Amino acid sequence: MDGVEPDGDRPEITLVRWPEQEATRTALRAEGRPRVLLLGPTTPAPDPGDDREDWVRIPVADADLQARIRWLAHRLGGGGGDRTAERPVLDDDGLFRVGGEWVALPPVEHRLARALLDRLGTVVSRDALAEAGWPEGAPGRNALDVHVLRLRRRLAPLRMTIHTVRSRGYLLASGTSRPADGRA
Amino acid sequence: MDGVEPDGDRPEITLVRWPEQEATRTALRAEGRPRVLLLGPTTPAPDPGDDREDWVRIPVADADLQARIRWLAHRLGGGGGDRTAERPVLDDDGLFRVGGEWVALPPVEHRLARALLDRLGTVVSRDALAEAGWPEGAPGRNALDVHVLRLRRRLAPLRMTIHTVRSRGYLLASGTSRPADGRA
DNA sequence: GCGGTTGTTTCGCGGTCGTGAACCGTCCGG
DNA sequence: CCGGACGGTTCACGACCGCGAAACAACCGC
Repeated sequence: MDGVEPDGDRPEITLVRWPEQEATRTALRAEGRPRVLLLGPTTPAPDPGDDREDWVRIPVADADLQARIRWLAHRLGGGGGDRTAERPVLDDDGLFRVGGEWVALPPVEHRLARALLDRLGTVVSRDALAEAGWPEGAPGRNALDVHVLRLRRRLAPLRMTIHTVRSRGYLLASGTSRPADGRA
Repeated sequence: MDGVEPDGDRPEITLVRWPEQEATRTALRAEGRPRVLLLGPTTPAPDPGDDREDWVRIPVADADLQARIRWLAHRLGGGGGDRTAERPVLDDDGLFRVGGEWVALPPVEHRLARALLDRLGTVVSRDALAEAGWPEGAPGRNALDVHVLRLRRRLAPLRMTIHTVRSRGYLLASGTSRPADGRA
């Protein structure tokens, strides 16, 4: 769906034919800007450059090139210092926006999302969530679980993930910043 | 199993056919070990994984595969330089954070991690650890060993290592600072 | 009335935690 | 030099329980 056009302000990745555009490459490297080198079929692979660089051999399927770009962007966003992460926004009309996309949230999920977003990247306890979702008193115990589940499904297309921290609570994070263990 | 392991240089990079060996991939990721995925001609490119992973599409010229391995090894081996200074943080919600990554710790391991982190880089005795883990009295003798093992496994993806100092105790250190002898 | 929202019940997967036991390297006494 | 004690690692197992997820039944608004 979202091919690849980063409509937000992601780090801009430049495509460079190599070695023809070696000058461009060194210029981009000097500015610390990420880039992907496009090598001809017979060009030997370049020596490892800095960590803001990647390469592909052309001809290449467009999907593969886009994947390379995503991986490079992900490495920069996840590990580097200058994260230009797109901040998700929740407006008062029940719209959850991130990147150019958005979803509409029903009242309960809107309040839950507000609580999670206010503590983006940190743990929100179940009690705090219940308090946020039902200020006048919570319904049954499982209502929260179900609404978290539904909110999860609704936020999935926006690549936002609600992680559960067992016996502690929940944590909202961008899909690109994941826990270190190997779980989807 | 089928993963190819080039013997020789330090950062052991494993080749994994994907998605056939997805289990192997997640296992390696959980251990924090670098890997290169080998995709068939028609396999869609995987979503960005952690920064210890790369991929190529087979068939691939051996020189290109070796280049991918070199690039990955280069990224891991101090090429970037900005990630060695990351200091681990243990918040009160059971989250152990270092670099952009984190893992959630269950209660017992959370208390053990607290004790180890308070003495980061120095030895913590078994008794002190047991006291930290079970303030109201320790269960069987073996419980501590098992929990240290589990904590070890959980921190591995963050490249944090618990070294054992025989008959003295345990020592938590960043995975990049290892003892002079062979053992990891 | 219809589609979307909300809450409940129910089932069961999987994480947590303790125990027992097999295994291994090191140190020490005979 | 050998055998055993010791300290530590790792796996397997069972009990417990938090949470996920489906299925179902009101309920509300346009």
